[in-house]
Amino acid sequence: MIVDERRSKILKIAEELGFVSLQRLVSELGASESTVRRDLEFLDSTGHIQRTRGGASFLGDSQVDFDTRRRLASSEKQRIARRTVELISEGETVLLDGGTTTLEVARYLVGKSLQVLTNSLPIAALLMNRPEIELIFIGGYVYPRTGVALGEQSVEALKRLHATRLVMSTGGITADGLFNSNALLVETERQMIRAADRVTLVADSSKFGQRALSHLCPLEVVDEIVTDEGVAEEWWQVLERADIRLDVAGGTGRQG
Amino acid sequence: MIVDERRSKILKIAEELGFVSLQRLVSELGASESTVRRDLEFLDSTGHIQRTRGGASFLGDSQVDFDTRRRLASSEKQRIARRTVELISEGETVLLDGGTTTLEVARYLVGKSLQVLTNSLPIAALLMNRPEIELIFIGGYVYPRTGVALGEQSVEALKRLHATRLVMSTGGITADGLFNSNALLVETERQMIRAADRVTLVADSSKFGQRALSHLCPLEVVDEIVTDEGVAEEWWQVLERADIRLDVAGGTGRQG
DNA sequence: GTCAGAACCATTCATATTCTTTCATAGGTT
DNA sequence: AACCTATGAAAGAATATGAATGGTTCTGAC
Repeated sequence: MIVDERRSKILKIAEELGFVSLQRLVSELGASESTVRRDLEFLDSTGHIQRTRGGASFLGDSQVDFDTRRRLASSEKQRIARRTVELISEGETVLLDGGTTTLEVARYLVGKSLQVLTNSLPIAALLMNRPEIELIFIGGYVYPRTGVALGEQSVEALKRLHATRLVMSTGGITADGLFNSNALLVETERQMIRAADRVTLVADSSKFGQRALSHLCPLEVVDEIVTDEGVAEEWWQVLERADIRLDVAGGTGRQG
Repeated sequence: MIVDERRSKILKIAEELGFVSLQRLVSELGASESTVRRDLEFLDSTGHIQRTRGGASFLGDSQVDFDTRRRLASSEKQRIARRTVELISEGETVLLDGGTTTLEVARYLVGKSLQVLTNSLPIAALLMNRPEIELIFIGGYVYPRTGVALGEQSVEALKRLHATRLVMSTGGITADGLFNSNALLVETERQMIRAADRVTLVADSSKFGQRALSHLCPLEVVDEIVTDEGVAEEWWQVLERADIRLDVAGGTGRQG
């Protein structure tokens, strides 16, 4: 049997049962223990499953697109995304920044009547065919790998747009403000902030205390942060001083 | 068996099954392993399929518009696209219009060092990760289904850009000029024409004599038309009067 | 606690499969 | 003729596989 086909089957079984033992996979697939182990290792590294002693458990929701090998977002990111979408009302004009977390937000936007503005090619491709969403793409130089449009073109386009809310991601958060790793990106994001009434930052707890190459903006600019449960108490005060509402995306069954 | 024909068959089989093994293709097509491998390599580079060890999987990727991937490009369109790309030199700045034929052109652009400007989301998604291509997206209101950015935003963005060549599609060609079915689209295409030194029209022979809702431009604007063999002789004179070079993509599947 | 046995896992190695590269040939074009 | 492209065959490289080995973690009895 071909590698991808077998791995695909493993995912299918794992998704169905939630958890599979190694032995069961061995007998069901007709492959050796070694091979199955190697497959589990691979699928773990791509984030599709979580290896555990004696088998593996399936991660995340069911819409896994295995063929494209797109990395599955962590369950933290999914929870943050879900919570963020709850904050958005029908009819809003939402400006969506690039990034893996905002891509998850876009997934959950499906079904809501909205105007969506974005400079992210993956997000645009995702929302393109949704009749309930009016999509406006902010053009510019398309940065490889991430597929985000940046640069002067994007800044100029943003100057002529207005949104009720910006959903932004970041490379790091400190008391000094937000950071990101790319100067062009920061320039574009600054203009996004100007174009929006309200700034909602999506950031998992690992971003707190992180610093990156370029300073993006002071904390005060942000209206609310949606994050996960792992934010240390010391930050609460810092955020309160900056008048930022901290929204912790609830979640029980944490894996791993 | 003709090259194009065999590759079409591979695509057909791959689409039907989602995944095909190399061995199966070898026996089903009656070609050697080497040949099939070469075909798979080619179809991978054009973004139609994804090679994997032991075979290939069809890319029913969400990146490409649903409608366009429903009916795969006809071999006419593929030939037209291939011929068009032969006209484009390395280092050019190419402005690519939306449409199924121009999407095929984009597939064949892979591997050439170019600047590509486009307002088509499917084209951008295709070229996004190609390091040899500098991609600039022309933003605007994203028209559903086709995934093309249109409207004032796009027109304004185009005003600040310049390209050595526009590769354009059309809804119809008559002695009165070119036509397209959407007023917003026509407006954007007019600005594209202004932004480019040279206008290359890609149109299969069925477009000749067709008229559509909106008049786009007079014939004289076009510098050359790449088409297939089915263009009636009566058109030759018409095109000659408009000083348009007619480039017929050969039917044997041969390049050059 | 700690000891033995069992289950599970990482690593290594030989083998098998698949892939890439190279070369020679056939068939068509200039 | 020279030239180009497509093709198939074959050698060597790369990768996947299954079995074996030895190490680690779990379990239950003492």
